[in-house]
This record gives sequence, structure tokens and C-alpha cells, in this order.
Amino acid sequence: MDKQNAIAALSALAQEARLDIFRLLVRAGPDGLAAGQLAECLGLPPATLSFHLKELRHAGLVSFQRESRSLIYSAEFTSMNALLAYLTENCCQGDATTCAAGLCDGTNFVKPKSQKPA
Amino acid sequence: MDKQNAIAALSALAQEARLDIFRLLVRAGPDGLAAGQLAECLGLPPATLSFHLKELRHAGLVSFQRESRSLIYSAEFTSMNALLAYLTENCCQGDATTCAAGLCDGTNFVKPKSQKPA
DNA sequence: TCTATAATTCCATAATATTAAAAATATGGA
DNA sequence: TCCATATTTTTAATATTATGGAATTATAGA
Repeated sequence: MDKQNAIAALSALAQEARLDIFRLLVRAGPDGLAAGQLAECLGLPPATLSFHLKELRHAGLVSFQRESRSLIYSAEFTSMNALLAYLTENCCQGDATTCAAGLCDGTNFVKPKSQKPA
Repeated sequence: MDKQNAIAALSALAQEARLDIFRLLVRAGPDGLAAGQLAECLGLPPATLSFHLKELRHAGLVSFQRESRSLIYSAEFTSMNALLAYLTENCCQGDATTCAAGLCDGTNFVKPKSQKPA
């Protein structure tokens, strides 16, 4: 995950309709949901939903596969996890003992490379 | 963390200057950095930096305290963690066994309430 | 091929966010 | 009090993003 990927992912999630879509897909798990089901669950016009799905796709947060006439969307858990890791990278210079309230001590979220001094 | 808080936090982070500021503060840890140091590190004009710091403050991602003429900003690790938890809430309907690649099994990020079926 | 369904793309309009100069505010020291 | 430093607020121009109707593309079945 580089900075531009992270900004794309954060921008994609920083909007009510897209956050709703993404969280619905996170809850749905690997089986995903069809675009039509998303539109119905969230009460969005098809053109609006499609615009938001494109944003999420471009950010790498969702993918889809066609199944007959439906497009089945699902959350990309790997990208989500990479984003969470990026946000906390090098927290407190990699030194958990200086970290406020133990929030970056490695037990709470994935740390990419722990870069401890030798 | 409710939806509006999450959108505020994601919007705040979804912008290059603010993501840079926030990550610098995450790296700096609890001691934080003065606004002037941030401006110098990132090459931002004071008015621009101040605008972005206000956004981060309103989103609850940073706080500051005055120290003589300087305002020392630091990352709010608690809010950051709450955001990460919100994004993965109810992943795969709380059932880690259905989760793609083991990415929502509780070892990678904080799960708020694990809501397993009885 | 014709029709229905599922979803997307195109487009114009509306709404929101970013930038940074200039002015204002707060602090500390002479 | 006066001046320098540190930072914020105001403001206006600029740029980016969201919305949804209408047209379009893709699939499946009769």
C-alpha cells in the first residue's frame, strides 16, 4: 500500500453511500451481494449506486464477478487490511513502550514491518 | 464510533496533506509536534496547515495543547483505533470461519463486540 | 430476433472542499 | 507598552465530487 492507494481507499470510504455499501459487503462476507440487492437494501437509484461502486472498485476495496445478468460485488478484505496497516505504520517510532494507552503495541492491528532498532 | 464520526475521520484522512500530517503525528507518538514543525517538515504555508489541522481536530483525530507560543499537536490514538474497529465491525456476519483469507478472525484488528451466534 | 431484466455510462447541474494571501489573535520578552 | 514570534481566521478564487435522468450495453429466455 502506497500513499496514493491509501488516499484512494480513504476517499472511497469517506462518503455515506459508499461506506454503507462497503460495510454491507463486509458483513455479507465472501459471497457478496448483487448490485441490485445493494440498490434495494440502500434505496439508491441505479445510476447513483453504479457511480459509487465504480469509486470503490477503483480504490481496490471491492471486486465483482458476473453471474448471469447480475454483477456480484464483494469486499476486498486484503486491501482493507493493507489500509489499516498503512494508517498505523511506524506508530510511536516502532516503540510500543512510548505509546499512549497501549494502542499501537501490535496486539490491536497489523503492523507491516516492525522496524525495531538493533 | 457512529457513522457520522467515521465519515468525518475518513474524510479527514482522505487528503494528501492531512494524511501526511496525521502519519507524522502517529510516528511522533504521544509527545507530538508543534504546528510550526509540521509546517516545516511538510513545506506547507501556515494558513494551509492550519486549515488542515482544523479538519483533523474536528474529526477527533488530533488534539493540541499550548506550550508557550507553540501549539503542540498529537494524534488521538483512541479515535484511530475506534475507526479501525468500525470499519471491520460484523465482518462476515461475525463468523470467522467464512472469512476470506482469515482477515477478520480477530487476530488482525480490534473487533468491537464479537456477536457470535449461540 | 424480440422483449425483459440487470447494470453501466453519459451528461448537466448542484454541492463541497482546497488553497493561500491578508488580517487578526495570543504569547513572551525587552 | 512595543515588538517579534507562532498560529489561526477570514475570504475569495479555484477545483473536485455527487446526483440522478436518459441513453446504452450485456445477458437470458421465448
